Amino acid sequence: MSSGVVSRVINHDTTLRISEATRERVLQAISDLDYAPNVAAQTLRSARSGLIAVILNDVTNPVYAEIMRGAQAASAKHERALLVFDSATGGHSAGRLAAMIGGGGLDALIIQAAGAVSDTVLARAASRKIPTILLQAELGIDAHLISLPDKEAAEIATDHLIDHGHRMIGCLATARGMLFTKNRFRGWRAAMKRAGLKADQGAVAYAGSDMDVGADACTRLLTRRPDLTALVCFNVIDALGALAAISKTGRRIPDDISLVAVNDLPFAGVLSTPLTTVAMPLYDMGERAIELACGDVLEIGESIVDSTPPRLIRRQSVGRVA
Amino acid sequence: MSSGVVSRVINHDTTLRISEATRERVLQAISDLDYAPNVAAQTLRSARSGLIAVILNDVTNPVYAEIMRGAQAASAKHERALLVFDSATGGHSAGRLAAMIGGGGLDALIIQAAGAVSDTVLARAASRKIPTILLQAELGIDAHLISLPDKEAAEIATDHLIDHGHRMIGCLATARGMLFTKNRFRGWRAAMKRAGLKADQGAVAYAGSDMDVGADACTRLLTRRPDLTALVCFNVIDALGALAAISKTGRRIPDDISLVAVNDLPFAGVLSTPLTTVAMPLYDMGERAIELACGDVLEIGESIVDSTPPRLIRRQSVGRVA
DNA sequence: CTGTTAGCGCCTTCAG
DNA sequence: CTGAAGGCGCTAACAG
Repeated sequence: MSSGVVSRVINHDTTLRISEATRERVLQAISDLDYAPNVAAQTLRSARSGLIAVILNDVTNPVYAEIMRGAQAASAKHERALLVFDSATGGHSAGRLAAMIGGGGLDALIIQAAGAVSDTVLARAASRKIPTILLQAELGIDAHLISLPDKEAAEIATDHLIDHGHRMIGCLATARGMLFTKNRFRGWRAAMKRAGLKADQGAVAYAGSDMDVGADACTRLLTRRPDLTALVCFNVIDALGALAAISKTGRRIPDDISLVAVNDLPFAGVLSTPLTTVAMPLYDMGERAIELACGDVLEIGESIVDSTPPRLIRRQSVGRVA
Repeated sequence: MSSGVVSRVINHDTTLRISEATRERVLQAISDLDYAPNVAAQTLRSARSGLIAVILNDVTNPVYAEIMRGAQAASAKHERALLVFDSATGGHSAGRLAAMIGGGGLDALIIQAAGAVSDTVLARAASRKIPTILLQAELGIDAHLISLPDKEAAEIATDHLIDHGHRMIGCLATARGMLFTKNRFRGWRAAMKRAGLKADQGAVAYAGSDMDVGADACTRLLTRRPDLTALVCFNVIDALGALAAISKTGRRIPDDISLVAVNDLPFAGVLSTPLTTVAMPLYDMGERAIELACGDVLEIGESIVDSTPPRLIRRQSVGRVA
């Protein structure tokens, strides 16, 4: 009996006809020796590593963490392993990542970290024809783009505020120019327009995905526009900052100012003011990304995760306006 | 010029004597072709993949996320890549993980997920002599164990409460029998004893790393022991649950009951009651784990991350007792 | 129906 | 000082 037979038994080669006894013997030996095929050799031979890289901005952000949960579940189901890179701490050089992409060590690339991926890495992925999936970010490259129902979410948030009598509704937006920022703006504007309200640029401030940045932006916005009675926060982490910033000025939520954030948080209910949010299918987005990464044919294009529609979760950060 | 020369140029073989012109030519070609060595072949030949697996209980837990940040930073520095497995979503079978361990695809294994790693995986890692690093959990295997200054942290928390006049101080502990639970108990008992206070088992409840579980445990503990005026939460996620549970019963924090949690949270300041915590060197622990994983000699043994001592962060969940 | 062989791409040893 | 060759472990094709 030779190694070839063993290989075919392991890989369930249906064309292989051997006696049940022999197959039994092979299986027995495998189990006796606790044999497992060498993955490097398999990769070398097949040019498929079973590895998918995920590049995140910040592993610490609960929104991304939820995406990761979905990705983890799906990758387990598809028998893939996830290589996680954190662009914030990992540095932009990304030596190991570039080496793995160049060296054929990756089957696919999922990019959450908008601007943080070096062009070298992107160029290599493209030239090696590694399927690339972009999460919520246009990068002007040949890649699949997965989006969330951003417009709808912002619309739901804004509508909820309007339903409570608010007319001066501002936006605490994420970085200017990002795709999902644009789409959430569209939702805000649509809702405002429908209600005959003015959605002017003066009522928006740009923040980031960072509590402190969110707090600063919120403070600046509210001092510039003291007439605002409500804020739609495009980024729930910024909303956390807003919570802090607003209470520091002595204003009360929701009495003086109402808040709705896009994306829910597990601990949204135990915040200084329990935060009303619009939950988005983050988990599903992670799953979808893996499924696309595993699909043999990756039709380049856009897709929106619409398995679960955005859902308003009422808590206590929205009040009725006098 | 042959492939051997190229290999030696890339790997900075100092014994190689070639004309500067030739070296230049090689480098030029590498850059022209955007050449990168095949990682699978390198792995096959060298039996080193540059990959370290990290097994987490829950990627969504901010405490583990902070450990991951440290691990990410260190792995970038050491030119390693991190394979992240989530035992909660990934399932316990862990097919891909077992395959990679058995097939020599991993250089090291870092285990955060206490009980969630199958014995098969553990046995394989041991038999393949893959350096294994345990985070805060004894598993009775040949592996390095990294701990946090758990006893000190619990002691600091308890002392702080005692300083505020509390005498009936309970514990919201994590799962019974876990190493760090035991150590935090030691800290609590030491502080209580030093103050001449009674640290009886009746004042402790066991929770988990889950808000709802923490909330339930807290409710049960406080109805059983209404005399308690303060709680040391061994797990900050349980503390979040406690926040919710306590306010639901109409009691006030800190007026009726004070809370200190071990491990800080980025958003601890914007909670319904800003939470007083004892910050631990989680980031450093992640770094240390990677450094051990990369060390050629892994002296099996215990070590405590003491780069930064536990630090009390006063917020508003602790009040003075009448 | 089973065993042998070649080659995936690299790096190291040895011969030239 | 440089080129050739073998083998890491696997699997697909082919020979027996």
